[in-house]
Amino acid sequence: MPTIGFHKHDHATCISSTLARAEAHCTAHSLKFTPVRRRTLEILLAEHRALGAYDLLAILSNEGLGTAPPVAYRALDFLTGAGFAHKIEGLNAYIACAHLGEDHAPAFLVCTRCKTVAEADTAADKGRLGQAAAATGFKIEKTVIEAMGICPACVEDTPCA
Amino acid sequence: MPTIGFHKHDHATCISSTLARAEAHCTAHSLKFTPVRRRTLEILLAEHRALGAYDLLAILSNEGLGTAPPVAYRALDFLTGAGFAHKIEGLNAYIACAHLGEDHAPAFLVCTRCKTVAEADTAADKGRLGQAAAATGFKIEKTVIEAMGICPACVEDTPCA
DNA sequence: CAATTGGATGTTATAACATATCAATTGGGG
DNA sequence: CCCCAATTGATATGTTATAACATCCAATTG
Repeated sequence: MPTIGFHKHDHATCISSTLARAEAHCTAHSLKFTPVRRRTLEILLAEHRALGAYDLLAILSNEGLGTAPPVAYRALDFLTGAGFAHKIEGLNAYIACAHLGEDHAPAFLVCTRCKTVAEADTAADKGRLGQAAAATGFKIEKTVIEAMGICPACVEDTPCA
Repeated sequence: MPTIGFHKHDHATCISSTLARAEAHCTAHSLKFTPVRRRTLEILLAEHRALGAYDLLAILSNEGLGTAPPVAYRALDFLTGAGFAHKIEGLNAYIACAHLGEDHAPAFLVCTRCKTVAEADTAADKGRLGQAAAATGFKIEKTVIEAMGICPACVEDTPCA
């Protein structure tokens, strides 16, 4: 059952519990959850929408955590590598993982207006792509599955859609 | 049944027939199939793999068809808008459509090594994304479905995978 | 045949996204 | 304590994409 996130929830709790899980994961796997990395994830969790690397960098920079692009990209590389965040290819932007800890092949509903993103799990078989790949001997390393569109809130706010 | 394209075929015929169909489509819809647009599609068809906008621009430039980035991006906008080409978001690159004329929601198997791309049609229901969208009131405008990996040919060529 | 008009192009500049490189630092294991 | 490896800091550059504005050209129409 896909878990969809266009609804209200207890944000402060969701942030702190996810950070705690991330911390635990790092401890368990001997990964370093450094201040920049931690803060980057915290920002993504707080925003709860896709942010560009330079948007993140601007925030980190304000807080004295680094000014040059590699700061943001290194943090994002770490977070995506650890499975704490995902890149939305259709936006060249990044979002906190909504299923931290579960090994998953994510799929997204992306609102192009407000950049809110809902994350769903894809089926284990990867659907038709998986069938097609199996039929031809193609070896899938990663899937990019994104639906770009307008979220319920933005649909209502649109004057003359 | 998905149509998968990691096999040999009569390339010259495939190019010319696709160009002819594109031309017919433009005539029917009062679109202008100008030299730059035509040549851009021809290049994509001939390469039969994903090309970056600046790769295309280099070729067009050599042929006196324009030197500035907008030349390539305008041609690509036209081709993607008309359904003659698709953007592969995972590569920031572009490919000729393999199902020109059929209204379709494409899915791709993308070889990250040789940039060869196989195009399959997605199911009409758009799978779990469609279900998720329907459940929440999300309005899908476009889907991005890409499997990044290694194609059969490159798997074999890999020395020590 | 002008005049109009709307899409297509030409051109310059810049915005936005991402990585290479190398030196300096830090923190844990031998 | 020293070494190794990972992280950070800093500068520069590479890559992808669009904004803005001028101009051209071909089809319509008066």
